[in-house]
Amino acid sequence: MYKNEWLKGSLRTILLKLMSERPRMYGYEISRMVEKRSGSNIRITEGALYPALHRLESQGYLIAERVQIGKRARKYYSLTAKGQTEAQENIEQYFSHVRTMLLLLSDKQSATP
Amino acid sequence: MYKNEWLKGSLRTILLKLMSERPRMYGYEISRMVEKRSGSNIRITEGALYPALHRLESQGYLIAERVQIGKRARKYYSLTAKGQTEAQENIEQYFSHVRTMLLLLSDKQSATP
DNA sequence: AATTATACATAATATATCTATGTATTAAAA
DNA sequence: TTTTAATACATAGATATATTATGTATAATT
Repeated sequence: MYKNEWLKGSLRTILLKLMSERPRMYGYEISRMVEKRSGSNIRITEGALYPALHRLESQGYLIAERVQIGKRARKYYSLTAKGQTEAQENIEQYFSHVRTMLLLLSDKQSATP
Repeated sequence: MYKNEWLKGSLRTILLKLMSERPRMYGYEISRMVEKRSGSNIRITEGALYPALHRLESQGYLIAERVQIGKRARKYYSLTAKGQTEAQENIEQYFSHVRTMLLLLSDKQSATP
């Protein structure tokens, strides 16, 4: 069982959201940001983060830019236009899904006339 | 890409919730119920539903009872005591996760002093 | 008579996570 | 000053859970 069984699917949404807020971010920065802003409730493992970024890049939602910081390599990502559209849509759809889930999980008992 | 990329992990929560509301339910009934109560926004495929029920049963959260309806077999499930505890906890944790997600997805910009 | 709904089940496939491991530089602590 | 922690990327292998497709069968509706 996963520690966070609901992260699956949500990670992509989180990434799209963060990237839509800032012009450029690199992987490690994103992982710090998610941990901070989630109150340490969500921790993205590297084995999930980097493949996810690569996927988004290969699908044309992100573009990457390698930057050399001293002797260390950093990879900055930015949303493409396609990525911006996808971010908006995906976040909206996530909200919609959550509304549906809350409907299901809040319903004490469905009307049985 | 899955049609509903956020269902993964949530199906278990949905099942635990429905089963905690009613004393006995069978698979097909559950799938109808979810479709109805979600406004057709969530459709559980049979390939996901039955294995999920079998998992919950094998893990001791559900007990099954075969019932013959005329010539047709029906399999009623009920929550065990362990399942009731798990349902409560799991639903609570799901809410907690959603709160965290909304925090992340609503934040316009984290405070940068 | 043919189609749809009910009712279960599983195999093959897809894919997104996790854990573990690897490489390497830089900063902080012991 | 040696060791540890933090920064920064990446990937292989294991695991979990969903999808699609297929199968069997009865009952109800068109």
